[in-house]
Amino acid sequence: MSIANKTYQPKEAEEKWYSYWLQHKFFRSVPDEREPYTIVMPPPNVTGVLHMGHMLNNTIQDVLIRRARMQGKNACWVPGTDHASIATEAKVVAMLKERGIAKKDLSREEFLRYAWEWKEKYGGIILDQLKKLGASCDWDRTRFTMDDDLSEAVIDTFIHLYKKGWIYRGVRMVNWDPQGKTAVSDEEVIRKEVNQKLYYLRYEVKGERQKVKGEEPLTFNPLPNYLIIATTRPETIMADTAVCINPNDERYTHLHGKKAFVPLINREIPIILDEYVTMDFGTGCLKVTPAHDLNDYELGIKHHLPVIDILNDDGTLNEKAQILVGEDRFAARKKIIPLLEEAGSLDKIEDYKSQIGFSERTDAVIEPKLSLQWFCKMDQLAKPALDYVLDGDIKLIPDKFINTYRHWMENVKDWCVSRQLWWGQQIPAWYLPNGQYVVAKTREEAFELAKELKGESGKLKAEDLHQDDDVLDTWFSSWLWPISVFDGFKEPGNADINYYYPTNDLVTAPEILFFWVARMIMAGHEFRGDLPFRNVYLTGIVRDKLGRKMSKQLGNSPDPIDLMAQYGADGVRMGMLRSSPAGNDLMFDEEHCLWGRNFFNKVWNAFKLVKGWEVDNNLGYSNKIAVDWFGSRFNQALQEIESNFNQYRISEAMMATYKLVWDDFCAWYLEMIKPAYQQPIDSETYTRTINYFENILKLLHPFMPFITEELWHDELFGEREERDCCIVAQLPNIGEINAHLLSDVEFVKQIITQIRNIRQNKQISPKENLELMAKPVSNINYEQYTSIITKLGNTSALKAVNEKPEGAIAFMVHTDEFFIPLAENIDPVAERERLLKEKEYLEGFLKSVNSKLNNERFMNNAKPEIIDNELKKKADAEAKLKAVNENLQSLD
RNA sequence: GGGAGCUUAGCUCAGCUGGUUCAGAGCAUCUGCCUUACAAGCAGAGGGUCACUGGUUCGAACCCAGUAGCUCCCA
Repeated sequence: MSIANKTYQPKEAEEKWYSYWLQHKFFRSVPDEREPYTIVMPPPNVTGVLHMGHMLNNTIQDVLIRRARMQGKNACWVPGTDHASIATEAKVVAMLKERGIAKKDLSREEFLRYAWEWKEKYGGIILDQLKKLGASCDWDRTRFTMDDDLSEAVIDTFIHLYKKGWIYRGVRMVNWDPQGKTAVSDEEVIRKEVNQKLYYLRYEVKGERQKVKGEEPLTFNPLPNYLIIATTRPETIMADTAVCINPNDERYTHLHGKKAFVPLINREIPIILDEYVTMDFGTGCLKVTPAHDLNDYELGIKHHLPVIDILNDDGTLNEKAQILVGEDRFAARKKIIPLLEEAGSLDKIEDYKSQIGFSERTDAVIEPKLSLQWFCKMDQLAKPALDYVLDGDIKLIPDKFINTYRHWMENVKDWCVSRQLWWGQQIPAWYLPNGQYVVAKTREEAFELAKELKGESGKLKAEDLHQDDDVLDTWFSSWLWPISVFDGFKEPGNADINYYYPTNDLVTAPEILFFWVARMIMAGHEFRGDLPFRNVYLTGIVRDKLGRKMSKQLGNSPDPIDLMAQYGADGVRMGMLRSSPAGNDLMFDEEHCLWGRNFFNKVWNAFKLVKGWEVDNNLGYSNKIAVDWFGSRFNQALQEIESNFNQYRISEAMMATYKLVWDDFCAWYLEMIKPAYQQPIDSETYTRTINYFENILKLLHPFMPFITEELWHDELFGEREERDCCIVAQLPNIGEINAHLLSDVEFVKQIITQIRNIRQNKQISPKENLELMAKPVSNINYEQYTSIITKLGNTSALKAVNEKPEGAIAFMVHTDEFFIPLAENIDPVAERERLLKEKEYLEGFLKSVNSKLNNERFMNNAKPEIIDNELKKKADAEAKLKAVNENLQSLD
């Protein structure tokens, strides 16, 4: 790229260097003698397109992996995708519908052919998009959760756990998605507050006429006798098997032991007593519908109630409902109201707000449904998984998630692993015609097992076996991911798994801490006897600048590909890392990317400056102080950055790097050494500066891989071998830090800032050279900093004086006093005021310091270095006060 | 209803073991500059009752208790 460009053009460099890296296999990792550093990518859905959450997540992973590579580790980042059974099946069904094909008209094999076709076409999009971001994954290792080997691992795992007795079949109330026609996990249900109606319905009480309390003797109401229940779901009354009241509810003691009739169908149901019923909600009478409500289901078990399921899988009413058969549940709700009204069973309708569950995948209202599902027992798996985290063997970053993790693991529920879908690993359970079943990998094995079963007639043929129609939950694949990507199931002792497992860091979102991270830890322990990773870095949610979650519906999510086209991948990476500490949500604003772009442009311009210099070998080495200072400053920053990385403060590591480059290198160092216009520079300064620049490129590389690689190959840095690339350069070690020099230069910088400040206040042009005098008390050798001060302050050489010169403006840096004589007179009144203010502050300050030093308890309790420090504060303040007083006197 | 967390500058956030000159950063704001690398820039400035009330301590943004407000998770 020509240095004639005022700005850096990222696009060309991005394409060029990404393919260069691929071509030279810099992302490739094979086991060797080096220390491994491994990350397995949380596999994105094959249905997904790159969104801002992926950008953040993968930027962090790439920063970590690039840094490890530059630390000499064998860095391995394994990419891949998961098959997302529900979402993908929904997409395929939709695609087929567009082509006029209904799923129900297809065989399983035909459907899967279409699904694979869809996956081949769209499943790789997201990984290709990640390449634009610069993701340095070992693409040769790309895996998919339905690859043959990975699927086999899933099936073997199922069989293993079944044999252990940890997988069982049971009736459970599940979250049913009537549109997807599958069970979904609690985590896939989104609760939303919805405006509803609360319907008050009259149920006739059998046999007895209503007793009106307090009236003697008993009078009989001529009207039929009713109790009134309140419900949001009148269409389910046909599934009622009881009415429940609180035994302590005095309003209803007369109903104890009685029976009632369900309206419209007049089925007789018992009135039961249970303290579960809240007396002050609704009417205090609860209709009990065990088939269609989780709480009612449990109540049903307790009171041995029958279960009447009136809904089909698609949410329509079945014949058990007796009325409205075939109607959708919501249509039935509308239609039953006039029927109830006609029958005189509708008392009143009220508005009501409540939480309703929606399917994350299809947005259908979740139906609690009883069904026969496969479950995985969690208690014994959870225990060791909890210990890894509590013992600190696995670190959660930030650690505030430990509490949440523990809470979940201590209250873990069995895992429903079956899904009523075709896309996924089919459950290896085989049913005999008599309803018995066996679990086996193949039909042949199943047949052998089936023949052993008691009650088997002996006439069974292998073809008579029917494999379970359902597939396994996608998480039942992804919990094996850190093992299965290294073929740890197929060949448990292979070189890859031995070398890479346990992996180092996992970067993911807190939402899936439980149903992915926790389960991976369980699987790691169960199948490898070891943890799957050592650190879990939890990212926040990417929100828009108003704090709203980014979503398709709101349309508030920018397209990452557009962003990268606009600001460069490097700019967007920097933008993602701005203000995104672990575990905190990120308020994303395109401004952040703009800021990132401005930064790489700054680097580009610094490069242009250095590149433009002429070297004169006859010049002496005149910038030693500046060069030494930056060397120390660089090492100090290196230390900060390393410490930030060690604590996974990636945002802060990035900011520290940013400030080193912009503030220290560009704003101070380059200004210190910059030769006058069209003047040459000495060769020592030049060489050392280029060396610094090269080290800066290394430090920046994990954050901004493209511009750094581009500049790395410029001839400014000398001839490069083909494989001499920034991506594999080794990070510099922390060298000597001269603390004394660093603190001296901080003084010098303050002097310069004060001079600039005076120019600003007095409206003096930066071009006008000023005279500078000093009355130093400190032992700083200003002599050696003279060239820096005169250059950056545009002043004369520093002249030592004993008294404040007439007509000079004064300023202090710590205890040292400086003067700039000005042609114009200084306003003595304003000056006196300023000094008096200063004096007042210093006296107050001194007082507070003295009060500490005079406090016996402070002197006894405080650490010696704290006391020393207070003494120093006192001395400094006294010195300053002395100078201020002298100045005040001189004004008189 | 149960649990967890948060509240620091206009905004987004740091602030480590309680201890350095009245609390830091970036962005935003204001002022002055088209100074031969960079206006996608340079130089400078202002801006805070650390939610509130108590307590512990020689010393509290930090530890403890209470109050208020907000967020998330589970039911």
